[in-house]
Amino acid sequence: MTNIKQIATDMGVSVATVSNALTGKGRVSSEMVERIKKRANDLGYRPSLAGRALRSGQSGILGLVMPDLTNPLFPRIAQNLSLVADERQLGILIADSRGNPDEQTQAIDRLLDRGVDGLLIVPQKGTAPGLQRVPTVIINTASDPDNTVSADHAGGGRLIAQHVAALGHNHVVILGDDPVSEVQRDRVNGMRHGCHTAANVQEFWGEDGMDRLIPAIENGATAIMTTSDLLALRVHSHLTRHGIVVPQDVSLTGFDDLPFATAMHPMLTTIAQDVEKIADVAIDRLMRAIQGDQSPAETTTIPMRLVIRNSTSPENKMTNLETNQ
Amino acid sequence: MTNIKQIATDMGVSVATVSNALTGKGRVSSEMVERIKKRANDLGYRPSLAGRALRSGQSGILGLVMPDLTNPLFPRIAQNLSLVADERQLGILIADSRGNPDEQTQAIDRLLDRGVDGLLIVPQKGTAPGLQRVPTVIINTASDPDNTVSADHAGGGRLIAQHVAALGHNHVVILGDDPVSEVQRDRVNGMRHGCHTAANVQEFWGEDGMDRLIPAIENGATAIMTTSDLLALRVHSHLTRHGIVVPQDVSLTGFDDLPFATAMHPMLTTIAQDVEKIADVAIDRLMRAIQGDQSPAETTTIPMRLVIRNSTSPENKMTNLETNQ
DNA sequence: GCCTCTCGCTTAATCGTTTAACCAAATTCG
DNA sequence: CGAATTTGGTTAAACGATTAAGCGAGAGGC
Repeated sequence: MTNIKQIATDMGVSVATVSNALTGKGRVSSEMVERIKKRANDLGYRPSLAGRALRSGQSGILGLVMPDLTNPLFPRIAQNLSLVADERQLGILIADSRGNPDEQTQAIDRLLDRGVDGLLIVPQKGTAPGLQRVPTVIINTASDPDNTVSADHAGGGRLIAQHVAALGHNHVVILGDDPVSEVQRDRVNGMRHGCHTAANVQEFWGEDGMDRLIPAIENGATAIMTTSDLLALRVHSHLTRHGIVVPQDVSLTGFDDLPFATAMHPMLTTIAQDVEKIADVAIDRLMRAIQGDQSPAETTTIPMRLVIRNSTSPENKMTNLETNQ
Repeated sequence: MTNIKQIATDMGVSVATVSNALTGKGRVSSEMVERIKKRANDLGYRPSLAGRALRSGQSGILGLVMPDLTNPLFPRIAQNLSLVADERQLGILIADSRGNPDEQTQAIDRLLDRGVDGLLIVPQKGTAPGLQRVPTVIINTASDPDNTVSADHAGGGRLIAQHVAALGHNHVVILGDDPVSEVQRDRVNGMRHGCHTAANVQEFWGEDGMDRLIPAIENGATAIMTTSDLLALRVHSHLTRHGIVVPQDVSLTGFDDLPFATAMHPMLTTIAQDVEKIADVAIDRLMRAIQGDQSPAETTTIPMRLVIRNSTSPENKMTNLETNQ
């Protein structure tokens, strides 16, 4: 590995001059700059990040803490963060908080030990990691008081509920997975606001909620809105098993627009996160904080996008199960 | 941040002694070791990885290069690697090669610039990244000549085909996504070997293959084996649209055991990778290489596991579409 | 002609850790 | 008892970069 010293002796100048020429900081004649740059390039010189990190106290590495790396959203978040980070010459170190708050703080500590310059945290359901030693941006937890970048989950809920309402559905059920998750609660709240005020809205949660679906449909419900695509797929299977077909008998919606949403039949109407933008804003904010921007903690919510596919259709009283039976 | 020097002056000893005490390397009296360790702990001392890296030339960081971070397998690989890496006090830096070979080499270079001690590469379809500056382990490409850890894709194909054959299916179609992928070709080859020698086996690829499915079924095919769960889900939708029900009319299998496989109805019979073991072996091998083990490049294949669910059932000539029509 | 600037470069300190080399005191051995 | 070895440390030199301070020479101002 060629280092700055080799270039220096090789060209008969001091290391300081080489460093200055390469970083463009000190006072070096422009011709010398050119010569040094050329020589460095010819020698395939790559600055040692370790040396630079030691001297400057900055590693150029960001830590990404996820509640569970198998979270279906992780790939897209990771990819977009990685893209933005690359542009800015940053690295991304990953850590898995393995579904529990204890491991979350341990994961954070490990990253801190590695000298990350900043932290991107997607928190465990229901936890709010406190203030850290380094600048931190929380991702995807709307109700968090700290520096947060999040999709507008409530707005997304409203969007999809309005879509369903516009199709004429007046008896709908909202199905959530886990009420501990703030994200899911936000989504559900948004859905409630998006429904007609006159509509009959039922709210179910978890496995128990799954069991109450069929009775609700027999009772006249014509649309089911879930808080995640995976849940929607499960519901779809459940309905199919009971001979109920989507969307003819009941409309069904998901949330997140996971890859398999287009592979389903019918293709799932859902809400997509603008993960790209979230990543962009998150890193931008983080970098500003790292560079000493003292602006106060703020919360940015990124609008969500309604993706209309085939799992929702206008309410049709004639084909309702209610009237069939 | 407390450093080694502070501890040294604080206790009236030299920095070398503190370092020796903490790392257990030089000659220090055991009582002194105890006192230093205690003091370091009290002060919340955390060694600077940057300083250590600079001195030792090792960063304690591994680079993970994925062809596409949205690859459905990525989360599980990342999680398991991260788990194993944590145990060994290593960090994992991620890089996305964005679906093309050029970006792949760039991604590798970026990681190399960051001073990673080793590389874990899941290569682009059809590419074989050459020898790198640092020890490298290739993951998941069975036919690669280099140091490789991979699931036994061919073996997995054989397993599922044998399962299908045992159910009495003699006319089966194999559906692949992209013949450029060595992994998929391996799987398909395995499937061929697992079928009865007397069986009627058809092999289709891509969108074109999807279109030929229905005709094949009308022609007597009773089972479809796909090279991925996502593909299986698409096939399932396609069949449903044409009034063909799984598994009564035709059996269907996937590959990889993705999270949504259990959310489908019927739940998907598929092949699971032992990602945990792959991660374990990969990092183990990589670390040995980093520590100077000169053993020659070898290829380890990890057996795959058959997961029988409800999308496959015995062939039943009475309910065959062929006889129905 | 002398004083002051600016230019272009060098010297040297620094970041935090590891580790080879050295040294004084205590111990062991023949 | 003197020589050799062991013990428990210390000193100082790296690792590779950045950067404040210094310095000689030429230019410009009065």
